[in-house]
Amino acid sequence: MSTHPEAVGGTATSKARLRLWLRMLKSARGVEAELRERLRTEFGSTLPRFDVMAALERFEAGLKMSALSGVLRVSNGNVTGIVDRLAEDGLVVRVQVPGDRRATLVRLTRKGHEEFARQAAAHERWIDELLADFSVEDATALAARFDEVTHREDGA
Amino acid sequence: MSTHPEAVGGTATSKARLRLWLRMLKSARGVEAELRERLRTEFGSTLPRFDVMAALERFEAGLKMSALSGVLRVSNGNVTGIVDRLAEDGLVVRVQVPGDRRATLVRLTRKGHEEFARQAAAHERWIDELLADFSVEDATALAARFDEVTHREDGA
DNA sequence: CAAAAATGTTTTGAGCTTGAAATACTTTTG
DNA sequence: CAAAAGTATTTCAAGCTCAAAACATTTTTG
Repeated sequence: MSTHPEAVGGTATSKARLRLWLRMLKSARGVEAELRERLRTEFGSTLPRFDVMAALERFEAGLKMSALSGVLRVSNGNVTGIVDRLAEDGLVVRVQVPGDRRATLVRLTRKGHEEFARQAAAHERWIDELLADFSVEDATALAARFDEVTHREDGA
Repeated sequence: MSTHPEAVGGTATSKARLRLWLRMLKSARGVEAELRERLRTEFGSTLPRFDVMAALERFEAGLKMSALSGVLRVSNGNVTGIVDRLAEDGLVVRVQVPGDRRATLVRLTRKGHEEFARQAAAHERWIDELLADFSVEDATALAARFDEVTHREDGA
């Protein structure tokens, strides 16, 4: 028991960081909720589906399920269901990997490419609108800042 | 069809904002995943439960279900299940609102207060650690920045 | 005051998420 | 080469999430 204000509830520094975190979380959740809503109403899709398609767009040659879950940083079992549903809609295909009967490669179909292109363009416009408060300079500087944090957290 | 690089895939500005968003999302998700993991292993709890308890701690007099879902910005039905489980564990109670048989007030029990105090202290230490890259000045400035964004999104 | 509108909550159905267990196949090793 | 270890994926159970529908109760209004 000291007479310092930091004695209960952490230091002044930890308080400032906590405030930052709460604001950051609120912002991120707000933007995310808006994206989710627009994907739902305008494309009948979801953020996880969009994320999977974005990853597959980047890796034209296709990705193994495990690689996909690695890139997206979500659990293995999670990806199974999302890919199942994308496959039902004809947006992705599972291809057997020759020489390893355990693995399958997931790839965007032509329909998947086309659909993703439409969604990605809209997605970029939405972000431009939602983050309109940030100038190019601010955005660039801030992005660099976050990179540090990310690299700190995990061994990325 | 112009010869400008912006013709396909948005403007330079929208690209910078998109990059910012992707970094921001990655950081927030990284911190969130770490918090979730620690709440799970060290307290056998979850982030949504922590959020509900934090809201109830702030409103000592208790909150109606609808107020709770308003404060937390999650759907009504969502809160029902979380409160159900917190009640099973004896951390919150539902109290009938006199004069309105539709509504119930949710309040932390003494056990709930004590448990939340322990978790909140740990939570603050974790954030201090995870956001150690940000000085107090940076954190404060950045928090203010995010406030703008948040106020822009919704009419908060 | 009875019908209609509004308010407060829970239920429902579909999808996302995790960690852990189960399955299936491949590679290593004794 | 068979057992053991390792790798790739799916299944499972529990919980979170939403929007929409269902219920219950209160308030408003014709």
